[in-house]
Amino acid sequence: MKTADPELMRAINRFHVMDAIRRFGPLSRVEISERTDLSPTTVSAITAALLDDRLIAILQLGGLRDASRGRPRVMLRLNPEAARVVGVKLAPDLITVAVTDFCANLISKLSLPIRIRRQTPAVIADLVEDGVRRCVSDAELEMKDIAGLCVGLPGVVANATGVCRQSPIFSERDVGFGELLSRRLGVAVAVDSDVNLVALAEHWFGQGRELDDFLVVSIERSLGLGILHKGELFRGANGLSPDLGDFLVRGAARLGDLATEDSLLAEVESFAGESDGLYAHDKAVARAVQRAEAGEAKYAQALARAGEALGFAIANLITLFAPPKVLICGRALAGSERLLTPLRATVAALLPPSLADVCEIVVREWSDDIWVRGAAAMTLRELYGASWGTTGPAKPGPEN
Amino acid sequence: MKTADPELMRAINRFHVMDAIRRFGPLSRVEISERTDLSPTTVSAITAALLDDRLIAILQLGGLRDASRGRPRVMLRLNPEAARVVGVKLAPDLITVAVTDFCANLISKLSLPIRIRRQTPAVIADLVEDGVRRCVSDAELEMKDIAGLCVGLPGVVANATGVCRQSPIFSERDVGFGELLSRRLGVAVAVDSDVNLVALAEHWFGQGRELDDFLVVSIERSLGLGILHKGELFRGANGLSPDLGDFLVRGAARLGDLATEDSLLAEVESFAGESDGLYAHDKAVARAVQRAEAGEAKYAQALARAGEALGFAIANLITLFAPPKVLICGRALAGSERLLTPLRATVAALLPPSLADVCEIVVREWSDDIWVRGAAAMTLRELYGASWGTTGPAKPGPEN
DNA sequence: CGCTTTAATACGCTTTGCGGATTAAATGTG
DNA sequence: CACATTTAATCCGCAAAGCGTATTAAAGCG
Repeated sequence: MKTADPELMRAINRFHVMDAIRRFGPLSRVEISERTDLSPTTVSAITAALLDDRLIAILQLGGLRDASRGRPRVMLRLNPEAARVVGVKLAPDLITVAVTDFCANLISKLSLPIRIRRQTPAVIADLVEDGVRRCVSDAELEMKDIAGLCVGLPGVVANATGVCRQSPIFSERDVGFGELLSRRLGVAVAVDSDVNLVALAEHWFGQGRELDDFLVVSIERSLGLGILHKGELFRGANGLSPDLGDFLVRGAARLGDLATEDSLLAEVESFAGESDGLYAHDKAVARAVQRAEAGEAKYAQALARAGEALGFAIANLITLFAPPKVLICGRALAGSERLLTPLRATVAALLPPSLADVCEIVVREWSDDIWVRGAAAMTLRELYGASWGTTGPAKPGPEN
Repeated sequence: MKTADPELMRAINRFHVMDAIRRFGPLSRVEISERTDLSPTTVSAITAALLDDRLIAILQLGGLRDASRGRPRVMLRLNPEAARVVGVKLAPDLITVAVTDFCANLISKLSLPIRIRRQTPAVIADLVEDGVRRCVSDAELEMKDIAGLCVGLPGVVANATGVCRQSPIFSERDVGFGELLSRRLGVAVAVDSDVNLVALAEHWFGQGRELDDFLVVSIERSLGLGILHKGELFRGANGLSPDLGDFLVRGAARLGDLATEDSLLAEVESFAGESDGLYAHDKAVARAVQRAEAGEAKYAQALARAGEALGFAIANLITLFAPPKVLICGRALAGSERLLTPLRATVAALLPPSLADVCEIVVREWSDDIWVRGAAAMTLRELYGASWGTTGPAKPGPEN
């Protein structure tokens, strides 16, 4: 751990103040003092420095006076113009890019429905570069205005180095995607598992706001697992984010081969003999789900098997992390009771009795926005000053 | 997180100094300065305070002079007499108690081979109380000399509250064992999963000394899992330590029903029809292992199945934690290649390729001592001052 | 006996957070 | 409209922390 000196002290308390303002909306200094347990004096000093750095700003009072006497409180809020960051989400058939301000509000967004699977990392990096430049330009900004960028992608990512160990969107392993991008764009680039970003976004903006421990499971073309543990994103040694698809379930099969959209389609095609065109993936999934909902036995069974397999893995994860909540998302699959009911039943059946009532499983539907906002939030976290304990993102070297 | 003030700063740096001295033997002030990145001045101030508190002592130079000129270094070491603590390990058929000094060296030890399984918590607490008092008396100390006590037991333990959610040695659930004991003995009592204690002991004294991430798996009458993650013991939300036996493996069976000594014996008895006496448990296990080693097919298969089941669970854990090392221990089972070879093979077969070469699986034989030393270390950690982030052990209330 | 070398400390400086007194800015009241 | 009241924010002085420089301590070497 880093050695403690006054500078670290200030960094920690500064972050506490920033975090309080971010989480609990516009706050007055007294309120910050109450929330952070810092003395009013200290809060005053820190907020003065933050105002000086233009990281926060005074909210022009919008009429709302609280009905009490005394000097009115001066409300402070994050200064949206303090910085702009870029969030990128890579999926097998879609690149999403967004530029946000310092409050993680979208300024501009761009979706590129491109099948990038099986392209070389260099080609993908080129595509992303183009998308980012375009999106930044749409926001009427230049690259030099961008303080940082974060990429979320499915697979196993070593966050500390920006290396993607393995991913369904890369045909190679150990792709140094962070460096590829930071060299192209000249900004600091962080790379992380896509679901980690949603977990962070949930913690910042969503349902996990009050929770310091929860799991996020995403069921799309691949399976993702994001873990918020004790208020921090959980990563393995080396900063590795695991891939839920790599988990094993009964019969020693990879969960990724049993419970993804792709595995479902493969199974469905095997009975129907029908094959959908390459670009009809979403529709094919939706149709399969509809048939299951309608009660067609084979389809329902396929979904149920997937749900049971997921339940198995989730039960093990609950045993380990004991989170009060598990959030499940996914474009179509996650909405179907044909999948969820067996999933919940499996979890309930398999959880040890001592953990039976610990955890609630919740389905959550997300727009694409939350992913890129999460990516932006990941970068903002650094800018807020959280970087004292962790190693920051890969910065573009002056050489090269 | 706690708010940062000068006091916290000092606590952190004090702990760094203590930790450096503990880990790297007797150290001079300059060496501490190098190891901790603290300035010589600060080290001087802190060590002066520690000497004043008698937590460390000056090592009477034992002849060894380094061949250089200049003022000789004054070597500092932990003062063994700074405090005494008690470690307790509970197993289904054995209570082990030890008193150690401030360096976690044994002063006295006591083993009580008692079948405590199915006794009421109150009775068990009575037995432990007697053992502790006896052992303390053997060490020629009184209870008031004891600074703290830590109990390790198999099962799911909520460390923060001292409550054992579920354990093979308790017939009830949610046993507030920490409070039971602290009330009886009048000292602070911590309760933790037994394997967590070994993990800590390994980190302090053993093979994990240089590692900040590793797993410990113990295979005895029940299965234990201890996780050291980023230099800290890993616990779930609420401070819950998971039980490896609760993990599920192929076929949705509890691992605890497949790969413990007890499950092996049950299976063995089913083919042989032979039943060993209650007190011959260890011998029965050893005999079954011997038969397997000798090549008796059924026995070998039983061990292989257990090994595969363990391998399945361990592969999932490696996927999640990506630890460079997994330590496996267990009185008899862990020593047998009939179990280990299938275990290793299963892990190798199931691990995703991106993690294939990350982790080494090592078998480690432990004496009973390490468990109780680990328990002592857990208490010492508090005394060294590590308690700034975590909630301490259950202290005996003045009321009651 | 003095010189050199290394270890440890003393002193002064800067920074931090905090408590108490003070100022700022509103409302209420005679 | 002057003045008290109330609440928010700040100013001032203090104590404690870590660090850098200069100083002292304790050995060997010639």
